[in-house]
Amino acid sequence: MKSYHHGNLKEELTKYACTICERDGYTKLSIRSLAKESNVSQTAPYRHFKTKEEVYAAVAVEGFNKLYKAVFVESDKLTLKDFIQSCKNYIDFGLQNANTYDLMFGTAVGDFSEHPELVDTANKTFESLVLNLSSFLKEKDEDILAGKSITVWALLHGMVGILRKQSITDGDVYAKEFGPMSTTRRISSDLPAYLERVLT
Amino acid sequence: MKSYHHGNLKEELTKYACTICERDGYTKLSIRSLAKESNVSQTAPYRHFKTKEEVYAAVAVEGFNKLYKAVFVESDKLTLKDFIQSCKNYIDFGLQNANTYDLMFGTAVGDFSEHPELVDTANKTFESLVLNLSSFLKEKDEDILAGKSITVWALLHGMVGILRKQSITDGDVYAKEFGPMSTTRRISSDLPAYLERVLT
DNA sequence: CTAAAATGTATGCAGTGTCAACATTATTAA
DNA sequence: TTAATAATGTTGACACTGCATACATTTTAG
Repeated sequence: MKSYHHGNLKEELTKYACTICERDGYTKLSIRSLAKESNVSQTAPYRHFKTKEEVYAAVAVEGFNKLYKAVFVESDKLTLKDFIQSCKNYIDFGLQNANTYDLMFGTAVGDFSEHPELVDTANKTFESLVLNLSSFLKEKDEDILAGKSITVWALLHGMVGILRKQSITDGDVYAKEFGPMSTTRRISSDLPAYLERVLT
Repeated sequence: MKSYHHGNLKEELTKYACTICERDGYTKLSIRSLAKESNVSQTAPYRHFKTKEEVYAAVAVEGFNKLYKAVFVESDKLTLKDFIQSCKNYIDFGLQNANTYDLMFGTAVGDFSEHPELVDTANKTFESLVLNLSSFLKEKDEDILAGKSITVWALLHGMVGILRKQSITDGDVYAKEFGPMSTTRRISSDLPAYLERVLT
């Protein structure tokens, strides 16, 4: 006994979209399969998402929220250790949610500005990094702070990208000579030092 | 008067694939449109590429070759200035070939190891960065050298990613207070300092 | 209570990746 | 040289896709 109206369709679609995007990659997501999963007609999703890209945007929003939670530390007295832990959380998120991370930072959603909620969530995430940083640095100069934040973020973002493509670095001169020492291990042990270097 | 056999199909397909992937993004590429462009039947490309992913891999190979040329400096006496220029070239490549860059480092090609040529080209590119670095650093310890290479690469890779999503940083606290100073400008002026910091 | 807005369905178009069966040409071995 | 084989092309088909249009039902507001 199901009613004509679903009542909760948008959330259900979003939820399932998140699952598929993370499990199989966003290219495997189809609006029709989404509809089928919710026992609803093939075009019903279009009442809630204008295009497929809007579905992607919704998934990306969830992703940024999750990343935010993983990274932000609510405290105005962070130690360097705390901050480094937060950075490690960032990298972990990127690795454990690789497909979603790709959706968030790749070209699947072409222009964030067409998805205001996405812009907001992404901003919030970046701001949390700035806040974390300013919470343990004496640095008060907003300009320098912003610069350092971007640098830290770039470092983290880059490492996620590289760790995902280990096949590249694992085949380098170094690896050939000394055997494929795990890039993951090397980065994870070196990260604190590099962060300190960037931040001082 | 055209012959049954094309004679040069694979190159032509690859070339056009590169054009489309860069111009419209790899999601817009279709094997059928590829075939049409070469005045060949819709399934002809399958004589040269087993799957669409193999086409992506071929495009990625071209991308890595181009990146290699943009970044590698043939000299064993690089100055820091030279090296920084090479780093800027990397970032420029990422920005001016944004869609291709996404193909190279995103999830479009799931597993490089299924495409040996891609592994080779990507390795070569990374190695060139290591070589550049070792050419002006006194550092002889391979371990430290590899670590620094990865860090530099992460920094560059991350900056490309961030610059492409300026909407995020341009909406941050800093931008709200002082106006949207171009992230590009800030990074480009700060880059040398950050590099020096990472490398010392 | 009724008009409008929101949400659902049915149908259809043009496009897709890829497979199987067949045609033509180039290459190689006898 | 010729005959078999491999390489490369074509036709046709299947199951799938995003999405537009026209219509049905239900909820909500005036």
